Amino acid sequence: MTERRIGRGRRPGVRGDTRKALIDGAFRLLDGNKSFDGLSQRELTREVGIVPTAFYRHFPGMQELGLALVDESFRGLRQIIQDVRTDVRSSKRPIGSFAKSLLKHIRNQRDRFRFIASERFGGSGVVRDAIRRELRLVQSELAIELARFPYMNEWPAEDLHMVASLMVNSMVAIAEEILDRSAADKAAEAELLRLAERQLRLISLGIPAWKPSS
Amino acid sequence: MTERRIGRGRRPGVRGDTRKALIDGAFRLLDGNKSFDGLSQRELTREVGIVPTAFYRHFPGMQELGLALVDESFRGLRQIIQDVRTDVRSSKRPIGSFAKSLLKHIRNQRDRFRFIASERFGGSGVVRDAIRRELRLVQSELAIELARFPYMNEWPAEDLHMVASLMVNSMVAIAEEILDRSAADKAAEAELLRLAERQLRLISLGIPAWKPSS
DNA sequence: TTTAAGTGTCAACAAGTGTACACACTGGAT
DNA sequence: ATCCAGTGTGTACACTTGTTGACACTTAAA
Repeated sequence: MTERRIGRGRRPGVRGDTRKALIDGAFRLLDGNKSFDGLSQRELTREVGIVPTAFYRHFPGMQELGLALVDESFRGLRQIIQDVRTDVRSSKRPIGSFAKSLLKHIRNQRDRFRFIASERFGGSGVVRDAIRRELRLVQSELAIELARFPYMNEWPAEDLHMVASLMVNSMVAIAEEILDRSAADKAAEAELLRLAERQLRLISLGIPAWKPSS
Repeated sequence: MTERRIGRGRRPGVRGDTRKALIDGAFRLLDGNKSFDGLSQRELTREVGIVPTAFYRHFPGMQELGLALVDESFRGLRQIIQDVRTDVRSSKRPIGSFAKSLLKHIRNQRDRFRFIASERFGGSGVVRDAIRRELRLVQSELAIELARFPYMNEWPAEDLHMVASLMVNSMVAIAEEILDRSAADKAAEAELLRLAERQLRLISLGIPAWKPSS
């Protein structure tokens, strides 16, 4: 992008620079309404500003790039989970602060979230499976966290996972809707945030009445 | 596929035959782990067994084909909703019969469901928007139906929609997981069915405790 | 019977795609 | 000081893609 092509065998600033540029470029392109398997290798290298063949210096093929994207996305997500966890623990209103904290991170890591949400079901096998696997991990972490709350500390793991999966699915769906609006549309964003809170609250109201391991 | 190419200007059995063949062929290809915008026009015509240019006799372009797929998918889905509705109304255990009825239809209309679930977030704009619009209609119908149940008949529309959206999102997510397993894997299917029932039950347990229009 | 709309065919194009190959420059380990 | 692994470049090839244009056959209406 900036001052890149210098001559024949130019040297980028740092080792591993271009690899990162490829990943970022992919996120950028995918954010613009196209799916991973509609993304061509050449298109990507064009975006990044290298010659097509240079791609293979960093990845054996697009599939591996896809896996790297999954990796990268969840690396960010895991950090977020940490943050959210501490935010929530120190709050009297866990649901409200959970939703708000999540929203903040969604805005910051826009393209990562976008990628996860849209390749989770769409797409081509390997990438999709990787996302599912990671998402199941997130669910497990959430299940553990849920066990700290009243009523749930005696629940069997299966029930905790059921609740966690319900929450994760709803939040992913809402996240995707937020990301689909232009970042400027604060009104829609606020409304969706409220929807998220309300759905979580409804779920939490069901918890005291649930008969575990039924 | 069967006895098609006869000669130069061959005549298919019935008018509108090939149009349907294109739609079905698209569903078939999309069921095999690829997304709509990774589907090429030539690939499709190859699958259907016509020459590339013949495609334009039926659709101005791939985008219109996409819209036709959405249309077709929801045509089936609406029928399903009718069925489910009557199934549920005549049942003492609405949740159980809802989930079971849904599962049956998911199996029967495999590729339609698949298409809806995977193009809902992935993909390229027009198709995605059309799916969202239709899905919002489904949500509205569900909201109306929910209003018949105890506790909810006095709820404001907004709250009904909140619950409906939660249910639809969860069910779509689970449906996609079912579709992702091979149809033969009855064990996984049964487990996911159970998960769906449990999630719906949890939601329904929250309902009596919900304070409407809060 | 003639005609026109509908639907199919083939040939051809320019543009885009993945990948192989040979070459060039850089920088750190030897 | 030399060498080599890493990373970039350009050229090249065969294949796929979307779309245009001219043509052929079928069927139903005029």
